[in-house]
Amino acid sequence: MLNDRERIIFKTIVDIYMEKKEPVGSRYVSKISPLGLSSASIRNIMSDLEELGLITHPHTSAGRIPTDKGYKYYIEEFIDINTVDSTLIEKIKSYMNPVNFDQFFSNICSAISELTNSVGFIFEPKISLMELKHIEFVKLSDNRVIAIVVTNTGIVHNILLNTKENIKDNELVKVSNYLNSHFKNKNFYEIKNEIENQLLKEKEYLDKFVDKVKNFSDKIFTAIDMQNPFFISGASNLINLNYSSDIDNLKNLLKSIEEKSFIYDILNKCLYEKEVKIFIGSEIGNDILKDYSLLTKSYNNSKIVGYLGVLGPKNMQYASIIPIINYTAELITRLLNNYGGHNDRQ
Amino acid sequence: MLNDRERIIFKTIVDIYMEKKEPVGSRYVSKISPLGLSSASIRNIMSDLEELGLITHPHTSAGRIPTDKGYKYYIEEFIDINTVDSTLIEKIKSYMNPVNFDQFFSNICSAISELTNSVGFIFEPKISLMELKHIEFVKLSDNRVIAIVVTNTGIVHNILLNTKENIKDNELVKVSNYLNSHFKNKNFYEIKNEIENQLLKEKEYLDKFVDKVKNFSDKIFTAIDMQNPFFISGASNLINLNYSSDIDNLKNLLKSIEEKSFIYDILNKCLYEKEVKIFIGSEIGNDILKDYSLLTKSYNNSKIVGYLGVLGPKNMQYASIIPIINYTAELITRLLNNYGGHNDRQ
DNA sequence: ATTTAGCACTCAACTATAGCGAGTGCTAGT
DNA sequence: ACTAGCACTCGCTATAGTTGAGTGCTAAAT
Repeated sequence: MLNDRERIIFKTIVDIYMEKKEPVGSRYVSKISPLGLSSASIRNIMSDLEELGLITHPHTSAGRIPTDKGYKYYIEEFIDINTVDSTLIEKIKSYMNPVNFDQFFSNICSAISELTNSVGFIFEPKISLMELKHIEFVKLSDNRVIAIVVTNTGIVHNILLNTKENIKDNELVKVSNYLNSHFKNKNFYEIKNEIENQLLKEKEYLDKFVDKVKNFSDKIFTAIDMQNPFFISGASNLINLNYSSDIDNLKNLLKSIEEKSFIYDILNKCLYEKEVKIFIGSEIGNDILKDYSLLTKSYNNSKIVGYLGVLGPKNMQYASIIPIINYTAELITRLLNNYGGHNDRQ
Repeated sequence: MLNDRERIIFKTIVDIYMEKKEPVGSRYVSKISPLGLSSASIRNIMSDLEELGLITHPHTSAGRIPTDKGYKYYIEEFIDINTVDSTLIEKIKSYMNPVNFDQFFSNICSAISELTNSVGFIFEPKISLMELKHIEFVKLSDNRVIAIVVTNTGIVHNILLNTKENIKDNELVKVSNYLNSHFKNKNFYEIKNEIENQLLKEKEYLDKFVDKVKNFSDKIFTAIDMQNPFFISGASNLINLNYSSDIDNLKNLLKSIEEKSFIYDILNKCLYEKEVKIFIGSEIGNDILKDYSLLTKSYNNSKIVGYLGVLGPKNMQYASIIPIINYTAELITRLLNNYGGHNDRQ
């Protein structure tokens, strides 16, 4: 697509732009480039690159900036996804001190937002694929019971159940015994199906509790399916941009981030993707975010469990940020597998 | 302190300023006030109010705005804390649909931020005062155990424990039985003390597990004590201000809110306060927040459990916001007491 | 003794204009 | 094929002038 000289000039332009966040002029490229070409020659090459759609002008008398297509090309050609700075590895690991899983996730979220100077996010959308490890009921008062559900990844969910009648302790024990013995190590999707279809056959064992079990289970697994532990942090990093510093835009941006809906849209687009997926500018599909890029990767390799990623300015330092996302997701995958009990390797 | 006429003019100025968010001029007050005074007379009264430190000038040719002292006086004199709009009551209640306690809190947080157009926050700092309702262990793998702790308010905590040796299932049952039977309905502070002092006397019953119980319990209750479920929402509301719309300030503001530390400082100042506490401008003690007010109130009446509140522009509509905070906190108090099992009234 | 009309004065905010400078595109010459 | 040179573009900044909302003070009216 490009000859050697064009490749070098293109990379120089994008690198300078990502560093200085200002349109790059031909004279500056000429000075800084080892090729020793005059600014006029650089201008000719720039003109060619512009014709190819890789760079553009904000206005007639401004320098060049990469287009969305340009960023994509740059990432494909020049980024090595596996090169993570060793000091960064230490930093990432230092955030992963899992005492409690909620904190674990929120720590990782802070980590990626701080290390990348962007908005970090992390969550687990496909909870139905998780497996039941243990279920337990705790009676709070005569008609309030908390169901506590532990999954194979060590995440604990709790659901408050309101019951019409007073349920006795031994009834609760019976129900939890049934659920634990029949559904341990099955995923939520299977469990919901089996409760729907198989429960009636168990009438002898459960006698008059069939309805109760069904009712309870429905509530519990539906509630858990809707609980998407989701963290987001570092929104203030978005203000660092010198362009689009108009206040109304910013407000919409923050609102979008608070509402999180744009991320759900995106993640539906990259369900089951294994690699870092990159959405640049308009690809995010949200006009407010047209000057931003979104990078995301799934964690947990055997079954997809969740996603993490960053949202940052389109001219972010992809060379360092992409490897960070990649590495962090892989690290979480390893850790989660360990907690699940199927120890593979350290 | 003020005569009738001064009181009326003062209230008019503050009301107009809070509505229009712009300095209030004498001519406008003269037109709108039922007193039928000329702008010149209003100017004389304004001058007196300024001497008293209740209002001030941003610059020579600008209208008047309330000082921090002025806001305080206005709130003391003119706000009725118990008047909550009945449609608001319905709205607040509609957010309180407790299925899971994490969602419960985050819902309330969204509620107060949306209804007040400010930043809402809610959290429970003094978890040591909560009582143990139930404790349970779930073994994830040979050397990983999750401890699940339920408190009297229905909040569920989970702590991941790493053990050196493989602990058997029946040992875990024994430990949880011991903790449940001895410490049920005691608060965490008492429990920690008793574990420290009394455990050795129980040697016969627990035989060689004394150390294990102590070790486990220490980890669990320390970890829970450090877990402060904390929610914050509505940060984008802060951009609505027309003053201080400079971008650098805004960034610091968002960063402060993300870091949350300013709230910890404030809450230490109003520990054990029963009423709505109000910090105006400089009283917050943070230069970045000098144009904001922070309102907070504790919820749960028998023992202080947590705080909620809002952070918003100094010229917020106190007349509606203060009652909202007050009412919401009281509602949570009632709900929490119900969940705890000591049903008082609906 | 208040209240009001009137006037000079202040100052932020807006508008218009000119000049600067970084950058381009084109052309002619090397 | 490359470069020097030049006309041109256009965003940015600084300056100056204008406007208008508002004050403070004083002298006259109630």
